[in-house]
Amino acid sequence: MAVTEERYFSEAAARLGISQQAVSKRIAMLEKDLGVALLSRTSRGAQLTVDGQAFLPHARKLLRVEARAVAAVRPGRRALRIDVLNHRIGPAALLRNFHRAHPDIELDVVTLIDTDVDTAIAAIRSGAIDASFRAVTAPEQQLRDGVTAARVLDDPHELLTGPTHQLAAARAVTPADLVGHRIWIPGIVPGTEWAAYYDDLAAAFGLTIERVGPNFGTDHLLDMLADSSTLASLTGEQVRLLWPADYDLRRIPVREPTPVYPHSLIWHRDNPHPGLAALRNCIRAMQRHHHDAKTWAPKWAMPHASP
Amino acid sequence: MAVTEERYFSEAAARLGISQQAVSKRIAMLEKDLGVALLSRTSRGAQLTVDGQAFLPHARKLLRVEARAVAAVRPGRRALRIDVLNHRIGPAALLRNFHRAHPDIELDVVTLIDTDVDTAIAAIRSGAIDASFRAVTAPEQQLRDGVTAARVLDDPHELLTGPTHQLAAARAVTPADLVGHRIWIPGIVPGTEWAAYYDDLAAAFGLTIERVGPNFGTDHLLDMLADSSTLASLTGEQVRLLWPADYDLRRIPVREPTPVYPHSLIWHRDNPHPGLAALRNCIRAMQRHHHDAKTWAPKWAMPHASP
DNA sequence: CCCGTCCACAACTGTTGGTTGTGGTTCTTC
DNA sequence: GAAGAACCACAACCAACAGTTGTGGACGGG
Repeated sequence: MAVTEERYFSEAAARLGISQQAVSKRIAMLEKDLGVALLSRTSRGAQLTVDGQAFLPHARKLLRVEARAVAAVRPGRRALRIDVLNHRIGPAALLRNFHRAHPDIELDVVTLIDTDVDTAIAAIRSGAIDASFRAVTAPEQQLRDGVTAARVLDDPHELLTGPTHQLAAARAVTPADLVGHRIWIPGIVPGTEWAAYYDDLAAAFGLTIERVGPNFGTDHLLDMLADSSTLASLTGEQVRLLWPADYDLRRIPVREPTPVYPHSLIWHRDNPHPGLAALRNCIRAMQRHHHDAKTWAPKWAMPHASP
Repeated sequence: MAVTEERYFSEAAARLGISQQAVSKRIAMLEKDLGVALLSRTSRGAQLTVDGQAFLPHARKLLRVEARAVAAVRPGRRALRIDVLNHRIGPAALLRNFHRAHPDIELDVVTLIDTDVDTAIAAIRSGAIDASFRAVTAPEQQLRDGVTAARVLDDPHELLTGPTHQLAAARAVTPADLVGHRIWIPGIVPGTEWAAYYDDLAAAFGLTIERVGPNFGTDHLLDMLADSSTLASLTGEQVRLLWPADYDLRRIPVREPTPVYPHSLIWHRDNPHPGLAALRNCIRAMQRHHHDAKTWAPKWAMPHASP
């Protein structure tokens, strides 16, 4: 990278604080390991070869990833560690906005796999992560020792169907409309708070929600929905779903009442990380509560609050 | 990574084909460099510390990136190098579909910055890249020595406006409707084939397309549009734009005629890379020509063809 | 043709990543 | 409570490597 930017081995060496010969040896060794020539040497400096051009962006990325890896554990001011269920749901969008507003604050977004809110809270208590976006099922039992939570984002549900589904043409549907329809939400891990949420949702409106089968990924779900006239799924307005342009899936709002998934931010009151305070401020600023629309949330959902 | 998966230093050592002591030294050195403890050693194996948990995913990513870097230049069967203008336009979606269909074929998607179709063709001729998605302005002059092109994707234009724009409520607009409106497309590099395309489009329908200013990124464009009642932009149906959920931008189809951007695939006839043949096959299979709708493309656009 | 510029090779050295041998700690077992 | 097993760390050693300085070959310009 230094050579391509400086054009000369000796300039690159100066920038790196080593000798020209050391640069020569480094590159010769790299080329030997890769088995291809990266630079064509002339008496007027060095030029990237075809393979060098292909390799360079990967080299840059490698250094970026390394820097992030080090930043994630840097003693003193390490990156802010946030847990989200996955990178498509509403809280992930919140985090993207936060990152846009504060690009200087290093984020380390992680996903504690197959875990429920209790595990996340334990991780916050131990300091393994700084914050988590979760639905809190039993606040009074779980929040102790300075672990705090605030309900920050209600994501209204949408019905996801293929073009041939019976409800595909509807502008909106009510929960009652869904009774008797096959609603398939794969990948729900039993025992987690989201499993509890969908259980409560199904019970409240008499729905049948199929949770069978392992999660083969969103792509597989979209595949199934696109072809089926009987199968539908539930997603959230804030959930970022992407599908091939020829798929023609429909996202139909659910209304009267609108079931909302109650995402909370959970953090530790005594955590001194400056990024955490910034995140809470930013979320507070972005919050807009729609108390006008009729919504439904589980009984155990926390009351709305500012983080 | 090996230790966390095997739980014991000695098991990890066996897997790596080195001695237990070497593993011990490696990890001790890594911890010294990072300045934090990654593993807590007990007499019943090793457990990740808090920092170790944070570091592990970065370590995995580092190895993945390294593997991709090596694969990009691996002699014999290196990754397939494709040039696209950016990762949001239609051809990039084509590539995502291709990757979904052929996950085994390693892709190296690159962007030759600020370059026009001639540079891309030269890169293909030299072997720097295997294929490029470009609009070909003067086929008869540019395509020689086995360099071949086929028009593979016509992306219909859409008007992009904020909610307060005069045309925001329209179901569709015609090019004539756009006369006199401010249409802003930042980031067009003069002298490129896309600059030529927008010049021709503006001339054909008497539009005024503002190309001023450097490109501050899509985010900035979306910001400007969201707030403005006079400014609009043009995008493509296949272009993948993402904006914050509270933005409420509108994408309005342009009809009668529909201007389409004529993306071609360019490649070298004699390039033996097996992935290239697969890509051409896949694109051929995905192609669906809509000859029914009235469309407009520049005079110089190639005739439609199968790659 | 000479000279300057640029990169590579040679010889040398300190550091590193591996080896084997051994010892300390911790849990289990009798 | 002592013996044993399992596990990880330290010590000594060695080969390989990444750096150093010194030097030489290739190329292009005046």
